Amino acid sequence: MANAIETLKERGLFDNVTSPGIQKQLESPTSVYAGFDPTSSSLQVGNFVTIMGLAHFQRAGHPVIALAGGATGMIGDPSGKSSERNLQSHEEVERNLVGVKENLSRFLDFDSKTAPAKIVNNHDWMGRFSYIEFLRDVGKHFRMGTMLGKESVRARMESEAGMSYCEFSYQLIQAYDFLHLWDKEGCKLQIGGSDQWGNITAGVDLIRRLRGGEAFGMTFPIICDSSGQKFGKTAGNAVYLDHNRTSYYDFYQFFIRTEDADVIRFLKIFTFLPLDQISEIAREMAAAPEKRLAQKTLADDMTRTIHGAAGLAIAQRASEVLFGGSMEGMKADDLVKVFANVPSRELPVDSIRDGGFLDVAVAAGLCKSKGEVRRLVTEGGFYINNIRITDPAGKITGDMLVDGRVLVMRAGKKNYCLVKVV
RNA sequence: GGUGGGAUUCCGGAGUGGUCAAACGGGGCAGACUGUAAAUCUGCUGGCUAUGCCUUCUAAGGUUCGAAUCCUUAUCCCACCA
Repeated sequence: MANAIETLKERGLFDNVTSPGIQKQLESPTSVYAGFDPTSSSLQVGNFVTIMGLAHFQRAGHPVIALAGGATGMIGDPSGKSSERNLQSHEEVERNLVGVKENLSRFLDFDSKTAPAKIVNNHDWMGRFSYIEFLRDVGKHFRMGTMLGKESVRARMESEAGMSYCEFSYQLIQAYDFLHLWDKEGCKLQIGGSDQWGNITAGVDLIRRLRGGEAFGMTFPIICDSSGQKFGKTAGNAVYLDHNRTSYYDFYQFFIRTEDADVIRFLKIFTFLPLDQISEIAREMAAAPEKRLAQKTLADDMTRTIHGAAGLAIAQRASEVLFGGSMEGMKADDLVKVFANVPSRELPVDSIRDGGFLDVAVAAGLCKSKGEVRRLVTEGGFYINNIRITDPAGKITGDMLVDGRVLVMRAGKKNYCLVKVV
């Protein structure tokens, strides 16, 4: 059977294991699990590493379990976070869970005969506990010294924000999850980002203590770009897998804009492309970097995986139009189609025709204030129909409206807004 | 519960009665150069009907001609003690 750990190592998806014994264990099918918090109604590209991890294990012939954190999501994992999280209501978590499950179901094969995937929700077993029972059954087996020594706890204790008892307890719940899956599913390995190390080892320890068995943990590196930013955010906004939250276009663009220094590494991490093919791409990139073959391959592959061929086509089409230069000759209908996934706003005719640029740009939601638009115009970063506007006091004229009903405004290089006249 | 410290614009962090829309740094945005890359350089970074006006320095009151700065109370955070 394929060696999953070797594959992960080759692809830059390996950080650490709790014990080298894992290699022997993986010679036979081993149930593997990873947890996902329903912090929002959709997973983000930041969750991608873990998803890929599970997928690689499944491809190597191991049954995998995706744990949706219906219970843990209500507490908030302090790992890697500098401040206390806002608590989510039960309803919120339930709602988010639906989306998260939907996302996960796209990556994992639930019908595999040899290594089927499965989704479980830890609320199903955590919800039954009373506080007293949990303390007796689980809390009893944890030592304060160990708990306080965890990196996630220490970091927070040293920070200004401090930490609540609620978040501090998080590791107990995650440890119990592992124990539960060990008992019920024969799960022997938990995987997660390296920030999960403390939580994972808590589970491994608990299993050893209560069941006398050896469970394993494996972590992935936290993926950062070459400037040290955690992967998965643009301008502080997470990139979601759900196209209602991050459009096909934005999703595609996120990957197209990957820096040269990161793109080959990302191809290994986020796609299943064979390594020799990636090397080939790297060679071509070195020869002609301006063609941006690697970025395109990455963006195409990712978008196709998440949004299918149709989603990819929409994203590519929009990118061509927007970065292709002139919009000369475009029909309103074409624009509307191309921009189906780009922010758009419908505005009444009388507010547009002869409306000042400043007012319309704000009304369209492109900029927050008129001052911002004014600044943009004077800096030369404001465009209508891809033509630079230089007069902040200018007004929209009739001939700017394509077919009398559509207008494309652009702030800077990459923020577009389609204005539809109604 | 006690004592002490703290809360400033996106973040960090100056500012301790007028010269404060608030230094500096980071981040972000824009422009130039490019390849929707990086690096570099330049500019911007509360709002407006804009050489002026308005709303800001946790919140509500108060002192004062004048408050981010002083007083009171509240809220939240941190540290130590119990």
